[in-house]
Amino acid sequence: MAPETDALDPDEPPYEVRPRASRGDDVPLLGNDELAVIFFEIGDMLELQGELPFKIGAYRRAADSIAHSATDVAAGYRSGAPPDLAGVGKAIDEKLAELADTGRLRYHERLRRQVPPSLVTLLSVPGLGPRTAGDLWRALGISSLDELEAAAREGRLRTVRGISERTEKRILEGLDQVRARPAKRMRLGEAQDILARMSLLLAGAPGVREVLAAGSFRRRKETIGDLDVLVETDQPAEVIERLHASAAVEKVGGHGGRGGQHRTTVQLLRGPQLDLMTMPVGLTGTYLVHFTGSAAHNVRLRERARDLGWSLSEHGFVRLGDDGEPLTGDAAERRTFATETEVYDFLGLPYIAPELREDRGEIEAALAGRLPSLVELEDLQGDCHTHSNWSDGSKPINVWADAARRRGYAYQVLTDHSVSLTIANGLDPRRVEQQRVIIAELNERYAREEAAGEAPEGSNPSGFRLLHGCEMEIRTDGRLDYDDALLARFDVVVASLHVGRKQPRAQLMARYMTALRSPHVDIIAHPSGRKIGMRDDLDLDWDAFYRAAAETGTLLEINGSDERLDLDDRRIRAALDAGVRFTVDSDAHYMNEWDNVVWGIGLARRGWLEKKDVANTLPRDAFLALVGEKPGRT
DNA sequence: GCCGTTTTCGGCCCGACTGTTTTCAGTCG
Repeated sequence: MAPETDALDPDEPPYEVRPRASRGDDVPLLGNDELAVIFFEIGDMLELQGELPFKIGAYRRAADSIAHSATDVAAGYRSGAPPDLAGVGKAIDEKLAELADTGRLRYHERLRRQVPPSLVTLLSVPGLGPRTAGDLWRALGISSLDELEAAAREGRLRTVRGISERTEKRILEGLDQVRARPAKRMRLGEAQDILARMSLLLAGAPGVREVLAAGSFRRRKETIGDLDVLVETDQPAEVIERLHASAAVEKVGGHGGRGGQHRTTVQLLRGPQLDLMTMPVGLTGTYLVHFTGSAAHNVRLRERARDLGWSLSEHGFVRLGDDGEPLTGDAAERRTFATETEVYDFLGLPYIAPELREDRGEIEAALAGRLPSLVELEDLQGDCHTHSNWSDGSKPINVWADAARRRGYAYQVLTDHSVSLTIANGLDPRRVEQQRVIIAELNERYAREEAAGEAPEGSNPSGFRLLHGCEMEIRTDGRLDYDDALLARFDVVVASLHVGRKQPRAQLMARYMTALRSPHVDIIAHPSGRKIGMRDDLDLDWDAFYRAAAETGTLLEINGSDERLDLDDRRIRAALDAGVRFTVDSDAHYMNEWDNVVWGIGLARRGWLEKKDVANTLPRDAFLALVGEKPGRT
């Protein structure tokens, strides 16, 4: 089985060329995710073919750009107004046009005939890269993990040039690793718990000044793969020794090898991989930038450093000569910094927050002086989505309210479930009225205590009030769960959709439109309805949804539960462009879920939101005025 | 394949580690 590396394939079927922009025909529009998968796969297959690294990188950059586009790329092409995407030039532009017109890509199909798609799975074996995988396929016809294992056990791999008996054994170990640990990414909360434990452990080593979490956790990505930890110390060996000796560590090193002097990788027992780096005291700046990433952001920074005559790495800046090589001897020059702010300043840039470091326009915005002034956790004045034990929460109303008050909030909205959500003990109108009485009594007590100067320490200077809300179900038939008269009596109405999630798009949109157009609905909670890794998004016409939210002045929630994180960062940016405002909420059912707002704020920042974009940063009176007046609603 | 107040051609980010190819390529982050 001789692989073809030539561009031309005699077996290629005849191809029907359609006219461009053949609107209205039956070719389904591919979503951004589907388009991105195609271009990522092209990158993988070109890599396995040994193509030029820059060509491979170009396809991957374009794929990333498409995946994170705020607008529907294929729809743009079909309507004759393709979006301007970074990393998309003439060749990829033509391929996108073909995909939009025909739903297919001849180039992609040809590659799939040349390189079996299953070959890509070989790259999941640690230590097995594209070069070796390609060699194995060309020499032995291996294109799957099973075939790889069989060949390794029979000792056939070592017949390939560059593969020793030892490497063969290492590949078998790698296969065990792949099978034992299916790639599962952690939720932010899980990552935080592990990081807290490991930080405590490492901080106990002699000479440690500081332990910092970097990587995707610091950027607040929605799920975390490996953990990255930076330790500032003048005794690096002690730190690494302490980690290796820990009972929490299952295995040291990538392939049972040894740790280096300044970095090590360990597999945690029943946990993720942890990468530890030590850094000299006082040089945090470039180290933290480097290990926070993202890789794409770092590439942009290093390019910029190069333009300015410096080479940038985690160790600092090194002056380059006219030949582009670092200066040596007496001319050698090195710059290091204690803080990230100084690093960015040296590059002629304002400080860029970790949540923005994805190479999605932040460098350009920084250069143009148009970086957003991101919303902060401390800006939140209240939480608009919490549950008491009247529905499916864990604590009585007064316990929640007192805790919110001690937390320093100016308000909390109590949003127990509505009547039709019986599984969550939803409230009928009679119980709603009973809640109202309890809330009124609580607020009277708060007012009395505030007047007497007896508010607890840490209370908001403007006082605290519990607001009466509900999480109202949008029923499968599109009706709202309470009538208008009852809805009108709530301070805040949060609407959401938990049942009938599999309905067709038109029906789901009709249900949401009813809620958006209601004069009483203030917020749509967790709009996509996803649960990460468990439950897919609702099938919505998102652009129409954002437009309707903006037109009706309905707020969209950023749900901070680390299994929801809904809206996600990409949708936040798209909705922001459409003129939407947001709330950041905890959706807390248990007391320890208050802090979900930390993830919610991280997500809002990843969506480039400023304080003014988030309604529950408003003081209580202004917030009530906003949800009370309902501009633009019919 | 992309891209351009140094360029429409010739560049395109950096370092550590590993194994085996006795001088470096592949892999990884």
